[in-house]
Amino acid sequence: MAGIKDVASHAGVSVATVSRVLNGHPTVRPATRALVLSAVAELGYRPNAVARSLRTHQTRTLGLVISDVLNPFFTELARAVEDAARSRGYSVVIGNADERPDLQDHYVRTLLEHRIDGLLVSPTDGGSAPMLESARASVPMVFVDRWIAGIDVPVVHADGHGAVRDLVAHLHALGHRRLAVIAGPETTTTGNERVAAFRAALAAHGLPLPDAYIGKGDFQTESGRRATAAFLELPEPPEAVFATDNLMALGAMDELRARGLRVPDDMALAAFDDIPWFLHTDPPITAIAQPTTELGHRAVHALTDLVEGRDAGSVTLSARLIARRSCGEDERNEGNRR
Amino acid sequence: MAGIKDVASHAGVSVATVSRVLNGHPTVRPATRALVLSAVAELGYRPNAVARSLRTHQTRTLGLVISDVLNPFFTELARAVEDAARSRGYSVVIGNADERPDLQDHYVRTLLEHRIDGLLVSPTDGGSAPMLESARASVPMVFVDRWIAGIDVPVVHADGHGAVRDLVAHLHALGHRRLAVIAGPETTTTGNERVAAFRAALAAHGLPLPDAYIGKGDFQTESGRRATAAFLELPEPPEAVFATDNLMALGAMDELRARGLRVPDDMALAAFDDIPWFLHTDPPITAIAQPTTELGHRAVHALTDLVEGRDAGSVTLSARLIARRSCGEDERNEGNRR
DNA sequence: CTGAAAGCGCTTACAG
DNA sequence: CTGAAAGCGCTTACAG
Repeated sequence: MAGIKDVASHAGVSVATVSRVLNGHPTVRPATRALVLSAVAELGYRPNAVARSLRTHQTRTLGLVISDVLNPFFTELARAVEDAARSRGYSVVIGNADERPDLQDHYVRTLLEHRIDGLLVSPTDGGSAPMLESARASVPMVFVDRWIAGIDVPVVHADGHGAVRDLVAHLHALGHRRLAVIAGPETTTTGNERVAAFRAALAAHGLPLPDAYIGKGDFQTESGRRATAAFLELPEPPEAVFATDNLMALGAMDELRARGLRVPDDMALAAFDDIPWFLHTDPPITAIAQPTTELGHRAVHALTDLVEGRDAGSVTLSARLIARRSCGEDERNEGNRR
Repeated sequence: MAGIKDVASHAGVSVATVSRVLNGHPTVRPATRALVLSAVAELGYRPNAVARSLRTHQTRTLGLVISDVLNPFFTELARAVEDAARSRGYSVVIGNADERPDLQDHYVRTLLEHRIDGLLVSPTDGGSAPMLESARASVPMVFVDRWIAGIDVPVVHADGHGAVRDLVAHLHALGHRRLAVIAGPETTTTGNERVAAFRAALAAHGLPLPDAYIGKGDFQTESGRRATAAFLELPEPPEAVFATDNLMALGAMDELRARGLRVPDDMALAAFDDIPWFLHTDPPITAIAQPTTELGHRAVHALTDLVEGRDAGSVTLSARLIARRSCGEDERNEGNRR
């Protein structure tokens, strides 16, 4: 592969000049610029970003560590992040933690070694060594969706309290009184907050949330299935289940289907995070939708602001309930998505 | 951030020695090694991968350019690629082409500038300049799922002919005679091959495939919706539609639902690529499943073989039909996934 | 407007 | 077993 020296000698100028035209430096004579450009084209020269980064101390690359690529919510988030980053001139490299703290740590470490300009993370746990380290190393960082208490960086997320309250009201109106939840890991903010919001909303209706009605999940499909099985084996199973992410809702449906049970007749079901398929499931699933694309955009804006030396603060958006038929018939509230 | 010099002076050795212990060079005295290691720990030193890459001419990074992250098939593929790469000591950076040739080119260019060791691509078009360039630049490359005729690199893909034949037999047995297909872009191999396989299978049953029954899609949701709308406005709409990817099947369902039509009564539906949600849609969708994870693993194996100077050849796996209820009731074939 | 030179943070022959 | 030095491919003051 041709290097800058080849271009320089081919064009009969110094490497400094080649560098200048490549970087759009204003003080280059048009004739010289043309000479260089044609040499570049002729040799098919592609600048070496590695060398440039070593020299400039910036990579124009953002790291994104997400909890699970297989989760459509994160995939949509990643897509939004990618778009926003590209439009600001950054590349993004994604690390998929697969909800495993060890993998998450592997990626933040790797990303840091690659000297990314900033780090966007949706943490899988409550705060590991490499995460603290990166905060200490003062690499610009922003949390998105989930965060870690005690690490003081901007957080871009959606507050689900209002939507969860709406969901509980919806369930209550439909006559459901025994309400259960499938929780995420206690080490994650979203894992805790969604359950807390649910509990608070139940309390407002004078409803309890017994421990047996809190399924321990990990935001992945299998755990939704296991939690649902456990609910069904209770002497008094819940009438409605709120899965705190879409993958656990999928697991719940898997289990229900395997037992020949029907939603909502045998058990009502609702999920946090809306996805296109929820419109077509049997029945369509009532879900809480986050402004995913906007979350991604805002997170990138905050991060690039930090990277480029500007201030950035946290942003809190809100989620909303999209009632469909999985909690019972109530066509007045029937909603669509998009 | 501490550099290798800091570590060296802190440990009272030369930078060469620090480098040696970091790289597991055998001829380092244990005592020296211990000294260095404790300095590394104390300073929280993280080697600069950028500098290392510049020096060694390798990044231990693979580039993966996929057609669409929002498509669960590619997301699953990316996940498999990532896992296989990590287990072989490589990172992977993903570029999402979003089915746009210009974006695809942007990513192969960027990846090449970043001097990735090898490139894995599922091309969105029939062969653009940067793609040819990268082949010419002799960066190790392998195609996965889709490929470009005329670029001589290994191809790792699944042959769907047998499964499509099974699908057509299934549709035929259910009494469907007017069969249509929603195609992908003609510039992609999968776009063409799936239609060709479908046409051939129809011919074997003495069935035609009129032009009006070939919907022009682009593998994304909206195009599936448009193609379905067009089918429905035909004087004689098809009885069954085969969407050549899962997103276009989603679009078809969107359109059918908007018109208050039912699958399979008003129109039977089948899709290429199986996804977990197909089990829970109304009705469950008959699909052709690719061995996605294995495709990803094999592709990485082929690519790392190339990168490390070994030979690598193409590999062809096969896909299989998973009959569910979206083409009509035929419980004998009822199948599950996973 | 352009060139010569230093230097980014590492690795690796080459000596010793 | 370890150090001094060159060099990877760029960018950027510093001169002129």
